[in-house]
Amino acid sequence: MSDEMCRDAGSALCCDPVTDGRLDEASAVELAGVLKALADPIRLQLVSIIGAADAGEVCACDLPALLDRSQPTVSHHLTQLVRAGLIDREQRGKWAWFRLRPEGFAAVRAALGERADTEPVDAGV
Amino acid sequence: MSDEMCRDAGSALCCDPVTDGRLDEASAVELAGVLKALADPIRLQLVSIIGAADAGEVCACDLPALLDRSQPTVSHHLTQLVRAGLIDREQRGKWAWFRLRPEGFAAVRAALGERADTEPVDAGV
DNA sequence: GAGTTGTTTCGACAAGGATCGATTCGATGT
DNA sequence: ACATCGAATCGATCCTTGTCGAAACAACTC
Repeated sequence: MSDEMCRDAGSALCCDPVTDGRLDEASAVELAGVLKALADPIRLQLVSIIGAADAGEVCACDLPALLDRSQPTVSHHLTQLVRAGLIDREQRGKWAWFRLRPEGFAAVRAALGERADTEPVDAGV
Repeated sequence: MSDEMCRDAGSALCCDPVTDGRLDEASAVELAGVLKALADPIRLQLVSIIGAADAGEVCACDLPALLDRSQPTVSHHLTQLVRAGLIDREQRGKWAWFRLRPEGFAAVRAALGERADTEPVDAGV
């Protein structure tokens, strides 16, 4: 799914905010899949760690210690994020490196309705 | 949580995009809770139905038929959305009416990093 | 090729969540 | 008060998911 995510105009991850018209079941399932990938404390911390990393990328080898979870568990969560199109994986020699996929996050924000419905919340940074 | 959501500056739902710095566990759990509330096809459809409704609000009595789910099931999902601060409930006479809480959605978008990291995805509408 | 190290897959278990029927609760009207 | 109708709660069931140890896989080194 990660690749053809924003190709067809019918996709829930393109262009039509959820709050703006009735969502058909297929689109709802698709968008729910991506949100489910984000809806976990460990995976949110993974995203924040990767996003805050020096070169924008992180070696998988450091993550179990940072998150206090076993290495298989961390691998499981990373796989979920890759499947959802939120991070990219690159094998470099022995190690696997991960970096964010900003398009994935932008698509989710858009689906959640990127409009001026309220006074814009300060986006930090 | 719905009420004091954006009071304290430490909250994950205020101002600091997830992708921008290491998230502490408490904030991660909090944000994950809101995302979990959204990460379900039925609840996404509920949100889209409410958002697309004429006066911006919907009577609970219509929802089981629209979603082809039992009345207790729909009630369960509505409760989840209210708890997450994404919709508001108002009892008017015999019926319960629901409307979106735009601040809730704005907070989630902000937490997901409301920046120009990529070419802005067309937000529809 | 054999050994070493980093990572994913597998198998199992526990916890969480979606669903529905039945019941209870609340509000209205007679 | 009583009957009625809409909505939430309860109890039970089934499915999904987070977790870890063990095993399998991949890449580098000697």
